[in-house]
Amino acid sequence: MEINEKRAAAIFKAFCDENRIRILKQLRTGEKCACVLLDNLQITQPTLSHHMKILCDADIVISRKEGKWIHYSLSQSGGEYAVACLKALTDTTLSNDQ
Amino acid sequence: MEINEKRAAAIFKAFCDENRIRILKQLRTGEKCACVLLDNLQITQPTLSHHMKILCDADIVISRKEGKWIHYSLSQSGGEYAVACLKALTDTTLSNDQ
DNA sequence: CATACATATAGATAAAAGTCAATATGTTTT
DNA sequence: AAAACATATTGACTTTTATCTATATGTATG
Repeated sequence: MEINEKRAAAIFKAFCDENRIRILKQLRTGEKCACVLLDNLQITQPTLSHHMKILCDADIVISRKEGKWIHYSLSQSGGEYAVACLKALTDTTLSNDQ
Repeated sequence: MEINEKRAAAIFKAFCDENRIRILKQLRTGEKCACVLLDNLQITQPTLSHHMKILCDADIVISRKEGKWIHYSLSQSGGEYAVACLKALTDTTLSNDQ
């Protein structure tokens, strides 16, 4: 697998904050409204908005607007791509192409 | 899978720097001496030392001392654990336990 | 044993990231 | 139309991170 350092770093950055991991854990059980996510975190609304932007920009999370609410869910393809990148970087069994 | 936010964030932090990804790419083809890694990067020796500490502390990389050289290699178990964490956080097919 | 070499540590600096309060934007409801 | 509500944006502040130079530590060699 071809790994672009910049792109890969941006993807993994999405996972390297404690609060974003808490957000992802909430989304594992299905789509959630921003207000629900916020209720279960110790951060302000603008901070949540900032984190959701990072997760969406990295294609880890998908947003769906419905009236004044925004519903977030895990992106299956984004998650699979992140896992594929991580596997490519850590696989010791086969010597990959650089 | 149980996910500890702090631990998971520390693991993914190991992957979210461009130069650390370049280091991992070098290690995919097998164990490398620090001096070899350094030759293929645009950073100083202390900076490489700093990155290797982060990778080793996160259990992604293993170090082996031999005389004045230190040889680094990918940790199979560390890589597998990181992949398992990432899968647990991104899997949309089954609704995991929180 | 003195010198050269490989790596680590300390300390300083600059850039990046997380956070908040204040405010803007857009949507629904009264 | 005005008020209430959900989310985004702005700007400031603080913490963390990446980087460097200088120096220390430990090992091999002449």
